[in-house]
Amino acid sequence: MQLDEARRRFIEGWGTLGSAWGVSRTMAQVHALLLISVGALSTEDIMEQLQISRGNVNMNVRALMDWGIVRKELRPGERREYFSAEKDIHKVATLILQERRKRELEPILRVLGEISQVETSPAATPEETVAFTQMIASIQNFAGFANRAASTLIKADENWFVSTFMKLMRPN
Amino acid sequence: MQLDEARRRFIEGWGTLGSAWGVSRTMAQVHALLLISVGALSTEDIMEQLQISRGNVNMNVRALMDWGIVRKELRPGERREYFSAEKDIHKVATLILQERRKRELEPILRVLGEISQVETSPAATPEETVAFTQMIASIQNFAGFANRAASTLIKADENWFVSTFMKLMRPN
DNA sequence: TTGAACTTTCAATAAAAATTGAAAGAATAT
DNA sequence: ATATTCTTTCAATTTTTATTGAAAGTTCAA
Repeated sequence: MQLDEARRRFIEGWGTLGSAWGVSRTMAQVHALLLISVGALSTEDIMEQLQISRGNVNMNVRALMDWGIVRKELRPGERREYFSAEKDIHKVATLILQERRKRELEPILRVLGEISQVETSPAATPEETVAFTQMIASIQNFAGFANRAASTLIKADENWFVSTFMKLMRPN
Repeated sequence: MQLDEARRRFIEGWGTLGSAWGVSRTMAQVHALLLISVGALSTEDIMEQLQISRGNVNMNVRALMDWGIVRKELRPGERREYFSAEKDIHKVATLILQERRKRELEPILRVLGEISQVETSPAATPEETVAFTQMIASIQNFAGFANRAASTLIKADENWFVSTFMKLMRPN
């Protein structure tokens, strides 16, 4: 397989993966392109390679910067902005995990906290109320577990990185 | 807060969580409704409570059964089908994790395997080719790690969490 | 075999999400 | 101050995804 085709396939596959996990296809593709590019790319480079509009590039690149996995690179004497992705996959995974924990775990925890204080009302049978509060309690509990598991993962991830780094330094 | 409002809020929150993770809002809401319902519900019950059409209920309930987190319940002497959700949140999490691993990790692994055999071509600089193959290799490596981490999580979940807390808290 | 009760399918429609592109904004050189 | 170059915004549009509802399919009792 030629490099060109391999790159196209990676960008497409990464986009598909992203959309399965609630990330817009194009945002994931911009990320993929930056991941496999040697230097930093300008807005126009990205527009051309992915065949998307300027506004689209701008929005997605900014979203990726919000996630902390892409950074702006300024070159002395040039006004144009260049973008490059964090290349250390371990860092990328950690940043995404932390960001999603903040964006999606916290809101549902807030909701669960609020609705766990449900009153026993005459309109509801005790059985319904008990079933509800028990379910909420076990979800809250599980969310706590997930939270701790995520922290553990991030730590385990560091070990993974070290061993990979060692392999790179001393192949086979 | 009244039970009714708490239930509505849970269903809404669960739907929002789902859509952040690439699950359709309605599918997550059907799941939420079944999670907090004492008995099994019929298609019509779900239609009424979520104000959605028959076809919509049918499609989403079948999708949830594909995930293995909802099951059909047949009552002797009745033709109508009833549906109930798996109430053990740890089992739910395990089933979802396994299913997503199968649906989303495996396809990207296949793509990575294919594109990792990229040829050195005259059109590409060696630098580009090396950068590409190294990035693919580290993603493959990370995917393997994620895979093992998921297995470990599932085991940790079964052995540690369930045995201590869930046996006491499990509804039904 | 027919009809009643229910489920499934799917083309049409609606809703949501992503994308465009042109205009406005910002930064800098002349 | 003005022109130049680049970035950002956002209303209009396109594309994608979800939903509906009516028709077809299924099951079973009589």
